[in-house]
Amino acid sequence: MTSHEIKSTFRDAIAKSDTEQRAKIFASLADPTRLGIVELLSLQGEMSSSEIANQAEISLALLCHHSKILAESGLVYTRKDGQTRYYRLNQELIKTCFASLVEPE
Amino acid sequence: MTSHEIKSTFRDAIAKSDTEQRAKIFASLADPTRLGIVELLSLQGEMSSSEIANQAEISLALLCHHSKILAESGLVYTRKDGQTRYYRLNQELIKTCFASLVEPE
DNA sequence: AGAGAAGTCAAGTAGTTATTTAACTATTTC
DNA sequence: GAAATAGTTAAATAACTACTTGACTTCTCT
Repeated sequence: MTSHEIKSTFRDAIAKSDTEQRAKIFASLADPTRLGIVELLSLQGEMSSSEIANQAEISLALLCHHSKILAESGLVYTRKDGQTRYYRLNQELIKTCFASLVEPE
Repeated sequence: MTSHEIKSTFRDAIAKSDTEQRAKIFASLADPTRLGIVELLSLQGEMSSSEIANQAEISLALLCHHSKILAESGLVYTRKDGQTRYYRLNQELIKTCFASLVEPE
C-alpha cells in the first residue's frame, strides 16, 4: 500500500464518519412529530416541555422521548429552571448541515 | 364552530400534511447510504446507477432500492437512456426545505 | 440470435423505532 | 408536610426499513 493509498483510506474514513454524523442529524428531522417540534421552536423561539407538548398535541412522555433524540443530535439546546425544562433550536447546525449538500465541498 | 375555527382547522391540516411531506424528504437523507449517494451527486453532478454503486461501494440492487426512495421524495431526478439510468440532485428542493426551518415563515 | 451488461423486482431476515401505559422523581404551592 | 405540577424512565407492542440473495427483464454489441 502506497502512502497515497493510506492517506486516501484515512480521508475516506473521516468522510464516512462525517456522513454518518450528518445522517443522524437528518434522522432527527425525519419523524413528523419531531419535525413539528422543530417547526414550533423555529417559529416561537424558546419553549418549555409542556408548551411544546400542548401545541404539538402529544403526551409529555412522548415529548420527552423525542426531545432526547433532538438534544442528542445537537439540534436543540436545553436548560432546566426549577422543574421546567426549556428548549431552543441550534440554527447554526441546521445551516452548516444543509450547506454541505448544496455547495461543492 | 365559528368560521375562524374552521379556517384554523383547515390551515392546521395543511400545515400537518406539509410537515409530513417535509419529514419524508428528511427521511430520505437520514440513512448513511442514501446520504452518501446524495453527497456523491452533489460533488459530481449527473451519475449513472453503476457509477454510484461502484463509488458508494454497494450492490446495484441496494442502489436501486435507495434511489427509488430518493426519487419518490423528489430529491433526485432520473432519466433513462438505453439501459442506463442517470440521476441528478434537485438542489432547489433541498434549499426550500431548509429555509422552512431557519427563517420564520 | 446469443452473450454479456445494466437495471429491476420480490421475498426473507434482522434490526430499529414510534407510541402507549404506568410507575417514579423532583419541585412548587397551599 | 400534603397535594399538585413538571418531567423522566422503563417495558411492551406494533410498525417500519435496510440489506441480501436470486431470479427476471431489457438493452447492446458482435
